[in-house]
Amino acid sequence: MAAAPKTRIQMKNRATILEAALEVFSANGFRGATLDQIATAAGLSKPNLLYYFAGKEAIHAELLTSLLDTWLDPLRALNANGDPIGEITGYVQRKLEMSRAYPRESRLFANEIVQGAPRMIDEITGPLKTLVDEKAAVIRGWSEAGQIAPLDPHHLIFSIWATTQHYADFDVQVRGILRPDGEAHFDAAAGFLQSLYERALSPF
Amino acid sequence: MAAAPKTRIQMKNRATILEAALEVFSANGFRGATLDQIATAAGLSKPNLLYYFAGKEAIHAELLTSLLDTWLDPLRALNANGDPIGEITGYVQRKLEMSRAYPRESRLFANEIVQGAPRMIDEITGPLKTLVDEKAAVIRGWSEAGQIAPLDPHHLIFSIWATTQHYADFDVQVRGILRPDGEAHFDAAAGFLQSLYERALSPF
Amino acid sequence: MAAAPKTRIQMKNRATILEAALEVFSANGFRGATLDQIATAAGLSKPNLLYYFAGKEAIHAELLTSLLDTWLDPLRALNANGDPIGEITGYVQRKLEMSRAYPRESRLFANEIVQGAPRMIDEITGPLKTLVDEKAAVIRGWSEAGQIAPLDPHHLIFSIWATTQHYADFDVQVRGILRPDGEAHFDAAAGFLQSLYERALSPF
Amino acid sequence: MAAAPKTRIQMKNRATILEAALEVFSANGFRGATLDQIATAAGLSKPNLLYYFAGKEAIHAELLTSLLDTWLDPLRALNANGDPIGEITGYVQRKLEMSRAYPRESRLFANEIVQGAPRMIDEITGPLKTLVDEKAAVIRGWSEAGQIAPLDPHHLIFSIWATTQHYADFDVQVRGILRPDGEAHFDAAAGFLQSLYERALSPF
DNA sequence: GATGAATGAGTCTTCATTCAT
DNA sequence: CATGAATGAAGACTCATTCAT
Repeated sequence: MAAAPKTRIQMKNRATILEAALEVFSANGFRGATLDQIATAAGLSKPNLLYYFAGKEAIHAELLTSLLDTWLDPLRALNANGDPIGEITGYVQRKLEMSRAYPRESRLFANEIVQGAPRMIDEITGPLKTLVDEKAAVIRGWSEAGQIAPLDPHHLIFSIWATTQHYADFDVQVRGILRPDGEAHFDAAAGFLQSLYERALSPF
Repeated sequence: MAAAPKTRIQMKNRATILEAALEVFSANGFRGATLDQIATAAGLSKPNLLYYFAGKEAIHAELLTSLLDTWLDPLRALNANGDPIGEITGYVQRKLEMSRAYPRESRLFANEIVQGAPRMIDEITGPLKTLVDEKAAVIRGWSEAGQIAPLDPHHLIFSIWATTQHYADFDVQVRGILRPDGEAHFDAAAGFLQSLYERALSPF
Repeated sequence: MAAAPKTRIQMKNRATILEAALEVFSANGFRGATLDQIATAAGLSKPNLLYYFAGKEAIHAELLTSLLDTWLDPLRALNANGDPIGEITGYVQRKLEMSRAYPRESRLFANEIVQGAPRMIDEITGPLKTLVDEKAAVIRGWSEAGQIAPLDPHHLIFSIWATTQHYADFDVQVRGILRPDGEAHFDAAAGFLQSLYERALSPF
Repeated sequence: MAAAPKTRIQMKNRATILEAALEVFSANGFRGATLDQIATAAGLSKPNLLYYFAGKEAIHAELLTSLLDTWLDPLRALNANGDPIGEITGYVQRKLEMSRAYPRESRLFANEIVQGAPRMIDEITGPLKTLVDEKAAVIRGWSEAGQIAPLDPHHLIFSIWATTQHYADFDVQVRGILRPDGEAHFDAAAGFLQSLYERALSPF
């Protein structure tokens, strides 16, 4: 077993495998992904893959846990003492930027959750719920203070997730309809979402 | 060969199979679903399943095409001659209602699109794009006429898809965070989205 | 699943598989046996094997449970009301006859028990112990009544198992040393064991 | 190459490996044992194991040959000039003592022989047969001289092997039935076997 | 001497699909 | 129409052994 990476080559190979696994899992889902695909993508033999990770589940689990933390950073950064509308639209923009920069991570989670999150449900009902509830309380404070419009904070957060991750998770559909040059449409999306939330949140 | 359903029993069995397949495909994705699961869910033997459909792909394809049409009805109903804001929020509500009533259909599409829509890409770049472009033109007309705020119509439509389908596609996450009684949270979502879009679209 | 054999072909194939499995498991032990060997011996394809049995473990388990009952018949037949020495030497002869006629069954159990009986321990501490304790009580009655010599009944039963099964379990060693023609040595063994136990049990 | 152990550390490691291998092979059989298990039990790395031995087969072969000699010492000690019954029961007791003290060695051989002795057959038909034939001749001499009962000497030796090794090879079964405290049952076995053979061998 | 890294050859099992009735 | 039976291909995982240092 190679529970914790020790040597340089181990760290490098583990990283290579996780990168390849992210590619494959995000594109095919857990069941649809094969170790052969991951091994090929990583440039390693299948048994060598299993020298570094206990199995398919272990690779997937490692991916989920190691990425979830980073994934929630934008929400954690929502500052109770900042300007309310600026904080929220800032969060929208950071989240959209993550969809642009890390679409595979987004799809990895999307695949998992769409299928009932069998390997993530504890993270959702535990740490994620805690964080969301905490930030929702902050937002509720703002709306009760009249600093933003009286919108349900939980559903507001959901709407931000939905609208921003949409550009990663449903990328192929967005591109099929917009036929954009590269990632130009992300700028349009940024502008649209900025307007949408500024208008919706404005207390007047 | 069973090219076209003829007898009453044939039609009934095809419907039963499609119902079972929707259940299984939406919950597991294409690769994660097995004919055994579908056959069991349908109460038929596996060979009998394949008497009605040419194979796993054929069942999935039939599901996608037969459902896509209905799936787009709410958007088709967007009336160029109606009240702009009412038309759009009405669309939002119909779409949300579909997420409530037909979450499996939503997840079927979500699974497919998240994984790059390998079996749907032609529908997206063809009929879907055409419809969306047409309705986007209508919305653009409204905003150019000052009847609604000047928001990008394509991204507006995306945001509506995203925010409404979120309650079906990410159901397990929504429930893990809100811990709702049954479907109570759909009413809250309806209210939230009504406010969100009324505020955002209001031209003043 | 094919939990219970229904059709004639199923019964025939299940029997064929169990016969092949007995051959392979008894000769190689559980870990040493492969489904390939069993499939080949049964004249079936490996997947077809697994159509009849859930897996390697299931085949082995079915063998053990279905054979154990028959295996204990000779001991069950020990009659408390018969002539003591005749009953015991009769048991010895029946047991030896089983080693001659069913050496593979004997080796199947031997393989399992030598390796700690991981898949049989419950049968041993349950039904087997109960049966042995019961028959040991009968034998103890005889020896307390002075009808046979005062030998420990449990160890007497063990010695009978050991001496008779030896000709099945250690067959290759017995043959390597005696170099018998066919099974001629079984007759000599029968005579030897008859003398051994008659002499040892005789109360005088 | 490590043809013959030279240094002190080499001898120590070879001994450690053989000890670990005995543990693992006796408990799992040849096919059921893995080099990983042996390496772990020996506290060495797998490649290091293979520095000392050419491979799995080599370790097993070394074990068998190095142990067989000791294993036959009790029989070699059977003294043609001693008291016949005392010599034979003495052999029984020494053999039983070996089952008590070295059950793993007994099971190592049992595993091998039950599965047809593929790696031991030459030892059996060669040196072992020679030794047994020689001692059988001694016993035959005693019985022809009327010093012991006229029992077939080869089968007598087999019965001694069977009854004594039974307590090592079928240990789990014996314990499952007797539920002894520790090794108390070995004393009962010793008494039982002493009686059994004294009675059976007594010429009157 | 010792070990981290790597792999070819299995070995069990799953699954979409076909065959035969 | 329906199904019991059968299988080729794939897929996860194991293991003895080798390589490189």
